[in-house]
Amino acid sequence: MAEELNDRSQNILEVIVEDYIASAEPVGSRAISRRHSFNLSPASVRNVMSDLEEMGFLCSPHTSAGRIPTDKGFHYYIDTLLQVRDLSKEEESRLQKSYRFKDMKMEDIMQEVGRVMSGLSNYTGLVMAPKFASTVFRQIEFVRLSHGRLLVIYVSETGLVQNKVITADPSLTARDLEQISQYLNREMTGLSIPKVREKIARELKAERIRYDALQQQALELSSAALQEKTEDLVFVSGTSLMLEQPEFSTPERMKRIIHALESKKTLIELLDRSQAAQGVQVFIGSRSEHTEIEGCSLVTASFSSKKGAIGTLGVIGPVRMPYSQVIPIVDFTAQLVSRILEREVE
Amino acid sequence: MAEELNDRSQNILEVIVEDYIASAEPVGSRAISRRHSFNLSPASVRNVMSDLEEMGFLCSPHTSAGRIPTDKGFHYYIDTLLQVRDLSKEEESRLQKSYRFKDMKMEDIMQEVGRVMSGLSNYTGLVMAPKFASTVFRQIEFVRLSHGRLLVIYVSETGLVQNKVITADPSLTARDLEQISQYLNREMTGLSIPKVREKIARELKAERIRYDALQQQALELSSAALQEKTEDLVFVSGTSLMLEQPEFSTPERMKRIIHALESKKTLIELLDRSQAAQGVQVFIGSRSEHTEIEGCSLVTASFSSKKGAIGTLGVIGPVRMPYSQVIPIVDFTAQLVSRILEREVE
DNA sequence: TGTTAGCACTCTACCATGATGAGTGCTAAC
DNA sequence: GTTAGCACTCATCATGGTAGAGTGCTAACA
Repeated sequence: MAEELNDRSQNILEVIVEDYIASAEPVGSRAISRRHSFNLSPASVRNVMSDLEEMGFLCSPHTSAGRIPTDKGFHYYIDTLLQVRDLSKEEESRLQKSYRFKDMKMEDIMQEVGRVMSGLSNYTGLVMAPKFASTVFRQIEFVRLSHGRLLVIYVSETGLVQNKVITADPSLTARDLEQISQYLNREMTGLSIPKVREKIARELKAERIRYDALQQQALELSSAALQEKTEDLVFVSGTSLMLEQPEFSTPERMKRIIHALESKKTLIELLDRSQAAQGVQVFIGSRSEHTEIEGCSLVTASFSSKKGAIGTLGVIGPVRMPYSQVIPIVDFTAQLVSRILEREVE
Repeated sequence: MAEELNDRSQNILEVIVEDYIASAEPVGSRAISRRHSFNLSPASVRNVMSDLEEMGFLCSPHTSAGRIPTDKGFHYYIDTLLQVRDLSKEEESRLQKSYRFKDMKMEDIMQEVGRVMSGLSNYTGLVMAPKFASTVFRQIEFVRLSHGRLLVIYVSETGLVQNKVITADPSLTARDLEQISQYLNREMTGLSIPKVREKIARELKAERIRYDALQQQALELSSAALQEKTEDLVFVSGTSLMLEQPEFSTPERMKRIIHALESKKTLIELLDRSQAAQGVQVFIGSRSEHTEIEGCSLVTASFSSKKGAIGTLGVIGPVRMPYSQVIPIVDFTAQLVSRILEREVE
């Protein structure tokens, strides 16, 4: 991996990547020597390009087209050549103003963040809300529905609200439920979900609990209520922007990419994977794995409050993406969301 | 509109529509006289077809292609010729088994209904959840967030849960909120939202309220909480199925239809419109209005519980749709959802 | 030794051409 | 009223030929 390129090769690779990002067309030697002041003739450029192709950074679609960067070429560009300038204060505040979060609940914020990020970048926005298990218990309430069914309303420290229906002993009265929720809210507030689960398990085993039917029911209810949600919350915004990209202009590609964005399976996998990492991550859709998003790149960043609640957001677009613009947008948005979650706490 | 067609013309129109639905290709005179036992030569069929074209039921894409039905032709077919057989008991129970609604909350049910309907019909499923204003008050709870912000949890008679964040006097204690929600739950349960609003307005004007600050706050809070939600809940499932239809096989059409399904604006408009009507409705995408869903048909039906809470569901697909299969699916699903809402109540 | 001009070569995109075939409309005969 | 026959139309497809862009190679040059 630690391949070295001399200055000239680097420069030429850089302008090829950038020209290709701008035009989506293969880049020819003549264009390079003319548009950029290298003082090199096309023939010399061709020699370098030939070397770069040999090394796997470039490829040519056919004999008499220009060169386009390979995934490896993009990787090298992003890792070594790309200069991501931070946003100026001005831009940041302009960006911040795009978001209006007053009086919005968690889900709406996620949705809105995706929409704005998509609008700013002109690519499809992705937001994966914090996983249930990564949240911190704040409050639980029960609402009786029919047939001994209960609606559980769970609120995390960061204001994420989740509802779930569970079945329970129909003989529980409203008074019982009130006591149960009071008990739980007293005991569990401030604990992370894994800790809450642990505590429930421990207490259910304890001797004394045998004598307090209500407490036992409280624990059993909450155990059911805090079961892992199978479904992840992923918000996709600006799907149709994807179809504007020339790399997805054929019906087959359109079908495939829409399908991938609709099923969300691959997206969740990739967002999950970038969950752990710090800062902005760039995934370049490799040909081998995840064929349904072949030709796509993901630029992602995680957000979190101090009290856990980790989520991931980003944009997905063609590999040929203006990373120098997209990365700061994603980066700043993730930080912004983190701050919002923070503020939500108190 | 009350145009009369003789038997032969009707038969031929019917066959053309059905062949076209099956094949998506223009239908020629020869195919008709051969495949269907009319004992008519192609030439005779041609005469009839020529008449039908004259009357606006058919059109030919070009001189030497067969004929395809116009929107008017489809309309006539649906209104006059189409025989929708009801589902057999067997099919109904099979269909019913596709749905698993145990322990699901309203939103999930809507989502799931859309998914199953889409899967059964092989077209894109649409579900518009009951509008907030059409629901009946069952329960309200308040959860304190930071900075005097409150999370309002509203549960309707049919189990529809809605959350909303409102700003409120930060000095309200948990105890206050409990009392407020108790007061509201005592006073408002069983009333429709418009009635609740009326009652709130009336009581706020009443003299005695001046002396009960808490009650006043309760009323003001609920007034804020029960504000109309601007956003309608529309669930679209199986978007990518649309792209499999030959009528949307070109990139341009794909873009347009995906865009239309994503923005939902037109969909909401059409679903709203069919809200009022009884039974199954068929909208044929006219060329003039709603150009973004040109070439599409909507088959919709409304569902409701006895206590209000009206929603609409259906499928969207190309005008060339096997209505005889789709209509019973939509019809039955709407009835099924109505029954589920009913059961939810008690 | 690195750079460059020149040139033959390759390949795609584009356009015109012509053949094929499906389907119609018309006419005349039944 | 129905039908066979036939000329006509038009989309589709394969063919071939051209223009243009870009490369690779070679030989000359600094």
